[in-house]
Amino acid sequence: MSKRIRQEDIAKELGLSINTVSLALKNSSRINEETRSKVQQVAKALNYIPNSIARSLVQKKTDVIGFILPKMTNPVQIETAQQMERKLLTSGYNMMLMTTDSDKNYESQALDILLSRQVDGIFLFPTNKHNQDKIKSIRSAGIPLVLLSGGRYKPSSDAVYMNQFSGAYQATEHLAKLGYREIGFITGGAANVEKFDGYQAVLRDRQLEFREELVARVSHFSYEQGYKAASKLMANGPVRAVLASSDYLALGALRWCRERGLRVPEDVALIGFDDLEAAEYAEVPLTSVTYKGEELTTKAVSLMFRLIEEQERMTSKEPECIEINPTLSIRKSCGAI
Amino acid sequence: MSKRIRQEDIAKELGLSINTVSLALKNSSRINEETRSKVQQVAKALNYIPNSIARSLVQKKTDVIGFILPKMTNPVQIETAQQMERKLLTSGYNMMLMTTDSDKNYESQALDILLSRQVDGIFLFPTNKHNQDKIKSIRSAGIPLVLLSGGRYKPSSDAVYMNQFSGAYQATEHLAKLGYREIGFITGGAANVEKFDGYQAVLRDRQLEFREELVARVSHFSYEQGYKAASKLMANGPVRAVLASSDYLALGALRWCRERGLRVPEDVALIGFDDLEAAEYAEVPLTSVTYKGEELTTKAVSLMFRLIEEQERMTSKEPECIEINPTLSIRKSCGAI
DNA sequence: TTGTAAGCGTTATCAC
DNA sequence: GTGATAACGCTTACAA
Repeated sequence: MSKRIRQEDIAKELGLSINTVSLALKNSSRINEETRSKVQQVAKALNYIPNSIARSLVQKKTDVIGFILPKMTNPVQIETAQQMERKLLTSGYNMMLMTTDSDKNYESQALDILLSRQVDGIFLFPTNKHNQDKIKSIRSAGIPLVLLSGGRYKPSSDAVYMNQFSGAYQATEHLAKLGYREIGFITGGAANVEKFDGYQAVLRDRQLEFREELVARVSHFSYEQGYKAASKLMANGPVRAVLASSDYLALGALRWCRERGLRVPEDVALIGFDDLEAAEYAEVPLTSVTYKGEELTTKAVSLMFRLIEEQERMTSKEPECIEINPTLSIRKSCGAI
Repeated sequence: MSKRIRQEDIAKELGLSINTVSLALKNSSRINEETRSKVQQVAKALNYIPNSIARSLVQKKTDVIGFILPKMTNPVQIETAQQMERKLLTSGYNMMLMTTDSDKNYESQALDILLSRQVDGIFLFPTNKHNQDKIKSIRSAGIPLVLLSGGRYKPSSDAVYMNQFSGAYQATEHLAKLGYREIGFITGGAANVEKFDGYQAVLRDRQLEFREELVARVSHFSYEQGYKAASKLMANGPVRAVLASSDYLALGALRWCRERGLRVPEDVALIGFDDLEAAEYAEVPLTSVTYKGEELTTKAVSLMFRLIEEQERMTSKEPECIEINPTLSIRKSCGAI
């Protein structure tokens, strides 16, 4: 293993000081044109790779942004991460990705690790609200922390998120308008309070009865869980309309219906969340709640950059919340077409 | 923004030297039990967070592993990343994730960035074989680089991968055994040479004619591309059997068939790759090539750790290749059931 | 058991 | 324009 080349090696090679090399490498105008190009030439020849760890130490800046999410297998969240990664890269930042498996302690651990690694900022898809204190203390320590969820409760830090309440409201409302008075709901539990609230709000606003047996709770978003939820929900005969808090859940339910000979949408109307490609291509194209992912990631990244710039002023201000409004992508499964 | 606490702050607080604090924090037995606990108490009280950048600089080790893949939205690859992230974390490593968008130059840039960040190792899902020289030079510089693809060509670095040739061979063979003599193939292009080879090998072995019009090439793995590929493939009447190099492609083709009134598997037999949950839950459950993801990630991670330990010996050895063998998950879509 | 001093590879400050 | 020198926060000899 050939030892790594340092600026010192280049300096020795040319009989210059380390300082000159350092400046020349960043094209400082303070260094003579000729010296500059000589330095850069030798750097290339020796295959010099700058050590960004050393750089980070002195500059107190790593150009790394942490990104915490429950599971990389969640298509919406990983798509968000993907878009942000490219946007951050454009500005010279890289991303450290960590998952929590929806576990409060893992989330806390992930935050600690990222802080220890001196990241310049953190994006967090929180698993629940249990780490609020830690989140607040990170914010008040001046580390930009942007939450990727939020809603009607007071946010513990700056946040950019899709308004899930509104999404669920619109979807439920849509079903109600189509005449359904009995609407089932498949929910992912604690992480879906907002959606659940939206669903209930419609029931209240339209004075429809809320019935616990119309709610199925699942542990995570998968076809399998949706299938099981449907079987539970429809144990005593079909529920004529169902809102699922993810497309996968809806598609699992769709399969259950198919196997029982229930037609969608004739016998059961179905709406999902996230508008995945799978929704569009399903055997019965799925109506789904959707939003502009690009808009969210663009706003999230620019909020992050602003926070990084204003680091000290940030702490004193109220957390900033940016909401993205969803719309309904109407297809065949809800029976409106 | 409250200044960050350093070991020096703890030392001053207790009238100790920085060194003592450093040792006490890592529970060194050289430090008096009492001092140790006092130090740790104060550390906790001041909310001390170790600066791992400084640590990395002196130890010449970052405990960060780079992970490069084309797109985070590829479910197989991101699942691999997810599993590895958790395994690495168990051993104190974190992951820096970068994407290449299947672009040679982005891949090269990502490698440079990771090297500059002094990562202890790199996992790479290569986009193609164009960066082979760079890959070789990284290996010979003693940086562990584990490729997550490979096959019948000589690998430029250590590698752990699913044997795609064998997967395609098994799938094609399966269709051939069912009596199909005209088998279509939907391929993702350069990234799928191995699969394509496997497909062709069966044709050769069984003396079936290879026909270019039975091959559809797509730009990426999506339902939409599969849909288009099917329409191209079947422009002059249905092809009775089709192997797609991803489940998404197969499911897109499935939709095309449904829309034209072609039944699967009666009119068209279909096989996909990757055995995603979507394959199992499709309207016609999809036969698919599958493999043990856990086995692959476990082997990849332990190979990485071994390479990190043997760093200097590594360079001289031949690259190590670990192949995982796929199997066929047979469901309704191929007509064998 | 604890302290002193050197060093990791950069950047930043200030002379010359 | 270029070069000393200090600093970043930690670890690791080695000394006391």
